[in-house]
Amino acid sequence: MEVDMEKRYKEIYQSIKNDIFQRKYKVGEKLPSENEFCKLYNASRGTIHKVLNLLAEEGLVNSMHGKGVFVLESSSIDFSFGKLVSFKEASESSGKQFVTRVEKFETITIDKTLQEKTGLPEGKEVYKIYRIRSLDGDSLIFDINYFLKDLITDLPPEIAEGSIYQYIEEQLNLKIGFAKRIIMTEPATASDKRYLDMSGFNFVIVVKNLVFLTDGMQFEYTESHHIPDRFVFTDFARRWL
Amino acid sequence: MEVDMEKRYKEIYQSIKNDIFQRKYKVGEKLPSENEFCKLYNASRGTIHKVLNLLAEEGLVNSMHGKGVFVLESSSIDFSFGKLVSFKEASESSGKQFVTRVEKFETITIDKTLQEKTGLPEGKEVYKIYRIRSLDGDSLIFDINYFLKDLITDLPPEIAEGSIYQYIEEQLNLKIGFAKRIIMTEPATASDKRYLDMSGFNFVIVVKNLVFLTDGMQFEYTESHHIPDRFVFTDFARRWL
DNA sequence: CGGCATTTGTTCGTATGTATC
DNA sequence: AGATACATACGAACAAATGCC
Repeated sequence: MEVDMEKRYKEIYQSIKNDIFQRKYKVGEKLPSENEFCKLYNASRGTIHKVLNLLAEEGLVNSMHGKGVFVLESSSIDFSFGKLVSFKEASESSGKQFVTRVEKFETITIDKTLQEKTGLPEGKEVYKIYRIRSLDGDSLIFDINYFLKDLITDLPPEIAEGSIYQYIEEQLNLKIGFAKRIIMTEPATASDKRYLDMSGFNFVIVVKNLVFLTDGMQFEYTESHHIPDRFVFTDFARRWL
Repeated sequence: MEVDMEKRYKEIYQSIKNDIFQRKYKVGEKLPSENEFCKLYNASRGTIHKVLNLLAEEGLVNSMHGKGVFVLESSSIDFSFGKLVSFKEASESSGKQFVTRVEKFETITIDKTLQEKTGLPEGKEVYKIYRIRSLDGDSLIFDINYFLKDLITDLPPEIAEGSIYQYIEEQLNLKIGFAKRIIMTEPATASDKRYLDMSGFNFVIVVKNLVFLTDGMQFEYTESHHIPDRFVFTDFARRWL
């Protein structure tokens, strides 16, 4: 019923985040104190504290005991890819235009070998999709997706050209919980050489993603093959013992 | 005064984390409810909730609204390198023996070019250190460190063979706040070819680390050059809008 | 189907501790 | 010493999802 019944702390989080991006709070500046935010948003200090912690984990601000909370630099520019975002979201937020071409869209069954490789349950049917991502005419990324048909039912092939995640969340109303990611290098396969502009390279950067719903069920395994030249991964980490 | 006055939530966090690694709470099992943990640790629900959230962010557990909190698999095996841990910590937790060889230890001044490359302030003096990390006799990683002399005072060269971070935290009593990390590939330099067993590869995986103290001052820039073959980076991400 | 207990998620108010100025 | 600001902790209440009867 209440569709836009948003949690208070999420509203405040978005609001402050927005103000940082809009340079209302400038880099290096001190944010209003927690107590001032309480009045501003008519919320308790606990809620404000929680919000500021979220912003700190994300690398947007740095809070200093006894002094205040300060805006960190470069928060807007380097799109934080260290989070779990889909390719489309990442490219949009960085303002660049990616083009997606679907090269394969078929249904296969997970056998023993694929089970070990993907983590998906043996015997289950999956969509296997090949997609090539291009930027300014250069084919940069070759994606191999496996989606469990049990969970991602009736995936229309034309969706694959857009955001499959948007379809999963908005149409199927499934909630993505967490993902494990592994980054490594592998020798370029015949497919890599066919689909990507390898220009001399004989290996690719492979990003393997195992994605799970909130109930802990894995619904996806994806390998993104990147041309070494153009691969960049950025991350923000906060130490904590 | 009170040296070992530990925060309650950190104690509980370590305790539960330990119990998970010790398999007291097994993979797939439901943890005691928050209210049960309250009695177990004589703490409030807020504190317990906070601890469980930390464990969830780390990828050790998955909490499900209305059902409980469940232990995720592979929590112990894959040493989570997605966090900000030093090389020594990571290798120790994975049970393998790394050997560090110091190839260079000198003091230089940050010029304009280095300032742009490292983010460290122009005109300041830094320790520049070359270190080669070997595992089972294979030279796998070539580290180039820059430490601000203003902050990391009197770094003894022999420390470089061990953990510089331990020295920074325990001897200098400085607190590390956060780090920005960038992973990319670059052509192998002459130094790379000299120090690493490149066996045919003509490029390296470069992990660039910019590390800051809690007060937001950057004190380090480090480039880790990895042999493509042996590079693996693992990560855990939780979706959150 | 409804009702009820259990469990996690969110929020508030309050108090105390600790760091900074 | 006092004021300000963030960090931790407790207790209470209600919301929301789940599961059982």
